[in-house]
Amino acid sequence: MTLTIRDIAREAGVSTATVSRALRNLPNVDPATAERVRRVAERMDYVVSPAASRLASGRAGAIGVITPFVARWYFSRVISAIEGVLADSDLDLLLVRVGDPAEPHRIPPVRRLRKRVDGFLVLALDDQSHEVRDLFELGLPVSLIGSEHAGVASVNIDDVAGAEMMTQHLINQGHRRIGIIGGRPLPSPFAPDRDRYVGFERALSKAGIAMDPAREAFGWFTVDGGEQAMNQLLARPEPPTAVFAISDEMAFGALRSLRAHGLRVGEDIALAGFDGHEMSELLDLSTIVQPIDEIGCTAAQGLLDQIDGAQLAGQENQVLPVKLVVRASTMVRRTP
Amino acid sequence: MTLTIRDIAREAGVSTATVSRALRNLPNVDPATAERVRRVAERMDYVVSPAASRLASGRAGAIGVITPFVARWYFSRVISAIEGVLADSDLDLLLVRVGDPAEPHRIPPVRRLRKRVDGFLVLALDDQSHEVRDLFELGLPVSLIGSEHAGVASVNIDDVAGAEMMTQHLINQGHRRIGIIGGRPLPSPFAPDRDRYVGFERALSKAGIAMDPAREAFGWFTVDGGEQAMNQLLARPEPPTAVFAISDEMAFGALRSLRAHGLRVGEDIALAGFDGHEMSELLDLSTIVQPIDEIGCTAAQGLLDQIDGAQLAGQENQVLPVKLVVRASTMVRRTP
DNA sequence: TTGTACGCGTTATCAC
DNA sequence: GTGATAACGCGTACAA
Repeated sequence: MTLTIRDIAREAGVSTATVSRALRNLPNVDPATAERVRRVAERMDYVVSPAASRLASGRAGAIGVITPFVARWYFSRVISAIEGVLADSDLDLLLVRVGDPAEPHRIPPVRRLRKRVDGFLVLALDDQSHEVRDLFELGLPVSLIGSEHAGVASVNIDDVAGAEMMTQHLINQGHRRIGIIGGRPLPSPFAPDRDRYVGFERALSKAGIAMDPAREAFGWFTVDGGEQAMNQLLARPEPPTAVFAISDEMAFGALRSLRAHGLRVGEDIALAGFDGHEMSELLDLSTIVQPIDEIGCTAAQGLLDQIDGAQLAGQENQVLPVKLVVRASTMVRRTP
Repeated sequence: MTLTIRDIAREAGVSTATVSRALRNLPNVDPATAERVRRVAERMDYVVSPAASRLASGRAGAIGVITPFVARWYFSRVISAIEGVLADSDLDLLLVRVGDPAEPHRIPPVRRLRKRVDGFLVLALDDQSHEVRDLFELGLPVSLIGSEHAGVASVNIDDVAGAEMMTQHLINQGHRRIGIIGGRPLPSPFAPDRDRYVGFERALSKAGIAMDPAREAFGWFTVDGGEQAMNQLLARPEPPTAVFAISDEMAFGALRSLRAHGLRVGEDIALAGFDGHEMSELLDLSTIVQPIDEIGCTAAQGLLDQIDGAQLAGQENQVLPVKLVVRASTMVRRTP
């Protein structure tokens, strides 16, 4: 009832093998024959059955995108970029969310994707987590985003440099009592958490400023968390004159806290974020902009290359540059 | 080399047919046998080949989510909700973005999804568009979100009521010169665009306020567009004392414009949005909150039911309620 | 360059 | 309740 490759073969006066070859643009077909076959297929509105094709070829015809969030700003943008790359290939994009503590009963991602994908794109997951380790054992191509692992392709930004740049900027503005709103207390399993902290400390120590635990708070990468963290910092005996939130969303929360305290951002206190969230411009927040689209595209393309049999020649981790964007939130100058 | 159903059958001492039945929890299997088979499969870490299963059964084992955007706030949240529902089923989620004028050369979604999905979830696409009409012709189950079509399941919010509520609120605050920032000039192909406008007009006319074309501007549902629209409204001879932006993101842009003009929101002018964007709270923007998660879940579940053979009994369009949330941005009172 | 024929791993049908 | 076995639609050696 549904059109099969045999129908096309009959109509075009060739064998099914030739149709198969022509439709996949394999080289060993007479160009004229190939063209004719393609026209017949087009005219009859034939599309190959992916199920049959996958069964016969042994390829899954899809890649799995494993991510802890799909609705958050950063993740949705990366996913969108990946989708853009895949749209030009004939691979499906299978979306799987993992690691939500609120839903512990989900089928584990690896189990869910076994035999259905030709490779994985892993977003911001710790390479030491069980989920990712299980995944490595499958032996399929993998591209990591926001983490790193020996022998595995990955795309990252230079979190250390970004954080150092921003902190240096705050120092340049005359600040000495600089607070930080981190994600989770170290050691965090999340690489950006660690690296941005390192960059922060590096800038401080280069400037001869001692790190003071009383100027640290954690916001769990959420807006609400950022607000509470800033509340804590402001409650300390000697509150900071500048605060570096290691994510824009936490900075947004911090902004809210500052407003509640009647403090004018960029005048009474400086505030900086990290990520380049679209809202940061609206809120006049200084931030470190990361090239999200490029991250997604690069990782996706890298995975496709691996699936096509490319070996990753050395340099498995690609580090993309970030950019310091200074806005009004840090434009206050202190004369210490 | 890879484990097949035959290996399990041999190990469990039954036929492949029984294994197949046991693993799919079909009723006509001895419970003890079924349990034994499942244990063997578990122990040997066997997972069925979706390709073979799909080929044999004729089911695609996936649903297609067709959306104009994946990175935008509203869409990413809906997609996330859908993913949540699908995670408990054994259906894959195939993500396809359409209608980006910047990428006209993409494979059309219907062609891309033919034979690979058992149904479609269509986000905020005009039911009269070519893409959606082509899709209807496939005869597969469809659930629409943010649009409506006779005989097709859909989930919507009451845009008219929401817009009317918000406009009424502005009127109650004493405003008479009320501006609106719409998406696209009517007739827009986008239903919320039309309906929110209708609600706006309805509230005005009930209050005996004449609609003035000089109080309309369009923001194309973007932040930048909203900013420019507000710029236009402020440049008019008699600028509005209150403005209703029919999306929060446009309201954010409007906020920016107001700040640039030195106007204090909630004091010099009232501003309202629509959507319940997470940032609206941060910006103290009054808005109409829509239950996004519920929208996504309802639509996804509805599609799954259809795929399972359920007939949609009448009531094909489900309308979910919205909620007026008043914040500081509209708390100014005018005495006309 | 092209065709034949087998196999991919599972489901569904039909007997038993 | 269970077991043979014929599809399912395509890719791919291999032969021609």
